[in-house]
Amino acid sequence: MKSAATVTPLGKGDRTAARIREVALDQFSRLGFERVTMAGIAQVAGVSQATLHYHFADKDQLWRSAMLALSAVIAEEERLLAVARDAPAIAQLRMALRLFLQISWRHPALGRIIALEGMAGGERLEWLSQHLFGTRNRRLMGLVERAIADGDLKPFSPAQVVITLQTGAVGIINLRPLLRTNFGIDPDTPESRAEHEELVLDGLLAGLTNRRATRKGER
Amino acid sequence: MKSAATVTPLGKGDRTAARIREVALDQFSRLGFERVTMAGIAQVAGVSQATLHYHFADKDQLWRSAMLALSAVIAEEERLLAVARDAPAIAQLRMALRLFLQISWRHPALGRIIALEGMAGGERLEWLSQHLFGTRNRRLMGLVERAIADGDLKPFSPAQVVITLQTGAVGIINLRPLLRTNFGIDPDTPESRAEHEELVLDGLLAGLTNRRATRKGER
DNA sequence: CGCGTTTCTGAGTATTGAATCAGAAAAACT
DNA sequence: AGTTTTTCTGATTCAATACTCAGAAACGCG
Repeated sequence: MKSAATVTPLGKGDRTAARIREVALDQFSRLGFERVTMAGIAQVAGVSQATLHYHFADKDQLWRSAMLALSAVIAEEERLLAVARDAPAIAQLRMALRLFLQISWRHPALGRIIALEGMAGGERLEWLSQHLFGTRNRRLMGLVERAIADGDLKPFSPAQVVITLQTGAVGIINLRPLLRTNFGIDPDTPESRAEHEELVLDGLLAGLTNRRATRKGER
Repeated sequence: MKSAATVTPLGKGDRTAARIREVALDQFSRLGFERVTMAGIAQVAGVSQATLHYHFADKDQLWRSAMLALSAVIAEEERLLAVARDAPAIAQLRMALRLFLQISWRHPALGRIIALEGMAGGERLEWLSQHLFGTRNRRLMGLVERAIADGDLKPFSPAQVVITLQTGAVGIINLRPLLRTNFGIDPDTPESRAEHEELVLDGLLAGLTNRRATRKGER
């Protein structure tokens, strides 16, 4: 949970900075940059509005700081996947997707931010693409390309496959408010999560794999 | 394209109102309510800012009016699907998904708005659920339930299936800006659209159907 | 053309929200 | 404790933005 970049030299006011960043990340990812107000963040974080400007120069830097917390999550993801570097591409892909789901449940802000800014375009998307998910997407696309070359995946456009799998996978995570109001369902229970993982891996991904590949993944 | 509620009694200033609504719909769906400014809409629409308030009482009503233009689209969708009412559920579902894709390409604002407000929650989501996509989602869920009962669809949670299919299907439509900056690809070409339809129908949906059902859909 | 109606605009007002700053409160250190 | 540094806040400033209104321009119709 903690970002142990240096030696964590004991922080007193860093505690509040972290709390502010957390609140900011949640709100930014749900509502987008302009819909979020400094006063609102301050209130939820339980500090004065001026405190925000003590810890972060301006709203833009607060946003960046919140996003960089997410980039640590992605770095960890890369690290975990690197150990499977030698497995066949289709197996790596399956592993990556499972890990992607776990991370998305643990850090729902990540998927929301991608959806939000990926629709809007503009400077913030550029920044996110460079600092957050650019390499991840390219790596995933490489995996898809190799899996297709191996004959394990149906030959669809790799970029399309990556985006479609991702958006399909995080749909019910991102749209939790919609699921509540429209279906009266809360998708964030242990059972629901498990079913969702099955749906994505044995539903979506299975539909994209060739027959002999699916057999490999069965239990 | 035109909302022919009454007899379209010839409108002169209605023309500009429609143009404003169009610009507003595009921007609202990309950016969300608060990110959009009345001045911005006015500029793109080529009118003065005060003109917006002549045609629409306030920003909120402009938003509602823009959204109601979309509800006409959904009504048309319902009408087209009603003719297949007697087909097996799985066939209707396949048809509905294909139609859904066509409509999403034609009116990309629809999927964007659902994603945007579905993440944010709040009053606007309530409104949209009631006036725009509530019945559509419930109807789709009913289809999924019947298809599962028929043994044609794997028994996943119907609501999850509906949301996952929808979000997966519109992913590359909504995230066009991301696809451009991150992959350097523009997904909105005739070839790309065709491939996408194949990906969704023969990839995603096929993965959720049982074997005997997929055979029915092969060419 | 004359005259009423519709449509539009420029010049404002009021509100909201980001950013500032002097100084209080708390913490750290000797 | 005393003093220095860090952390926080109330009051305020300044820019942006939704909204108003008196009147101009365009249009329709005899």
